Amino acid sequence: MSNKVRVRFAPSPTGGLHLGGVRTVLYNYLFARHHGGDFVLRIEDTDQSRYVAGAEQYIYDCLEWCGLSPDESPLKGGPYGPYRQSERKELYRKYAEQLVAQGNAYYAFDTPEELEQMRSSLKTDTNPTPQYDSKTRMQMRNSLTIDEAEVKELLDKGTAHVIRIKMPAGETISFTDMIRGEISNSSDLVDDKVLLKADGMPTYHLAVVVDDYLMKITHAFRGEEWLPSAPVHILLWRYLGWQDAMPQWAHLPLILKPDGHGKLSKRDGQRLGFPVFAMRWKDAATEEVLDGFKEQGFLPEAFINILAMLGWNDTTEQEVFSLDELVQKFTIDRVHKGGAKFDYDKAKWYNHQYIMKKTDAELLPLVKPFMEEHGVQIADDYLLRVIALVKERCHLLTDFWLQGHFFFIEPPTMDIEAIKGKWNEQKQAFFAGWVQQLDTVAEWTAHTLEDNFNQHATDAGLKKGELMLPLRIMLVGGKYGPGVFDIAEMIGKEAVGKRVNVVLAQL
RNA sequence: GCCGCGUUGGUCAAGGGGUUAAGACGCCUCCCUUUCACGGAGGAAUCACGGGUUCGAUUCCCGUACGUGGUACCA
Repeated sequence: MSNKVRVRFAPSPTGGLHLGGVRTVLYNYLFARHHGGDFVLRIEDTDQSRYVAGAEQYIYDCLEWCGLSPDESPLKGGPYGPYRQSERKELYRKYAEQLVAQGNAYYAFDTPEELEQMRSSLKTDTNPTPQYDSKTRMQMRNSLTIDEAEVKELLDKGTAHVIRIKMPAGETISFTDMIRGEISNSSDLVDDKVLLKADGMPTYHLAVVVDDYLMKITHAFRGEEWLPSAPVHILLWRYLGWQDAMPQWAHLPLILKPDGHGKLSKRDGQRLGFPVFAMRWKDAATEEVLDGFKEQGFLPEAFINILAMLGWNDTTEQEVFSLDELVQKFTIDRVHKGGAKFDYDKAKWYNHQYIMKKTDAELLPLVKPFMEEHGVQIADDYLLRVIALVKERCHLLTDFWLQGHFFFIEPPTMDIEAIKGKWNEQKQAFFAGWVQQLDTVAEWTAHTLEDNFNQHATDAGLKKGELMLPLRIMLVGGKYGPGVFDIAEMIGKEAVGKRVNVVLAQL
């Protein structure tokens, strides 16, 4: 019996992979690697009504982009498969029946309507959500209230039923969370959760326990939203006789909306203008497409770094960590208890750090697709020079186009007003004349061009300072970008002449 | 409603019985730059509240408030 660390990420394939989900993956991954353990991907597809085509493949794609690929998964296989819960369906019934036989669970025959009726009839102001629990179960139709022969008959007839856990009365159930320490709950406050559904599929509660056991999971990370049902899981480990093999729990804090209240949702991203998913997700039903951090121009290293720091730090002032460094330094005791609001500005700052860390050559293949989206074909050596010139002003990969499109196309918008203010005949004449003599410039470099420009300004009795901004606007379209003469050198004599004349005609 | 969990500047956060309470993002000012950005120098801004314990609490304890999660045949 080895005690090798084994962790798992267990998403339901129901849609886009959310920031919080990726962070859960990341902490799992870091913990596993830090301890030389295994990282397992298990697909929790027990809710057939929520099945979404393509969602599973999408998860693999996201993990790969993030560089957090699992050691075992439905795709990769492994010694504890299958890794898709729908394919493990037959396994679970046995354990549910075992619990019934032991008296820790029971059959329930109540229809959805009957449940609804119970809830609405028992509902009061002080108890708005009546539960199926020790107080109400004896009024319901289950193997606790129906005599044995009749239960057998119902079962034999194939009557629809579920199996529910029989929560004990008056017990305090406690466990130690790696992040939060000792946590206690009263068994009276938890309802008799359904373990096995009418369709024969397990619920999360049963499946997570059975699979974590069978897959020899040693440490279980999950979101804080699971804390209230943890007592059910603890009890299940105990009732099934596996208590000694129970993993250590760690309930991760939530990632919250930057403004307002509540946990971050995909709607917030749309509302506030930032992605929430790792990669683009297209909802097949609604045709709705939501871009992810990838499409928004984030580097996966930066994305990972951002997530790592949202709820964890190593006590030093260091904020930029490579994956390897994170693996080396990550410990759960440094994970926060409180939720963190997501800050998109800081996220962009991180990405900028990574853009600056990369060489121009490394950036080239990353930037290129984002440029080609705009329909331009660019030679690599030319793009390389553009990258060198604009990278310091790019926070996102998408910014390279915003900051450098004028290297490839004529400015689509022109801040003509910025020139008009102090414009006069003399300047008009100056630019017209300057453009005409461009052929005489000895060599087409930023340096000689600038000398040439200065000379002409002096000859015309104008100050260079009054002319620089107009020239920039003519070439770029706005008040931004690298040095004007660097730009002029790059785009060439013809383009400079053309752009200047186009603007001159408008003044 | 009930139950769980949480709470250091606007945000991420270090710290943890005695500190000028780090650092980063963002914001503001200045320098560099005849643009923007990068870089540099500054600045404003924080221990939710009330009781204890203590010579001394941001730090420990208890309340309150607030936030957040759960309260499904969803995960």
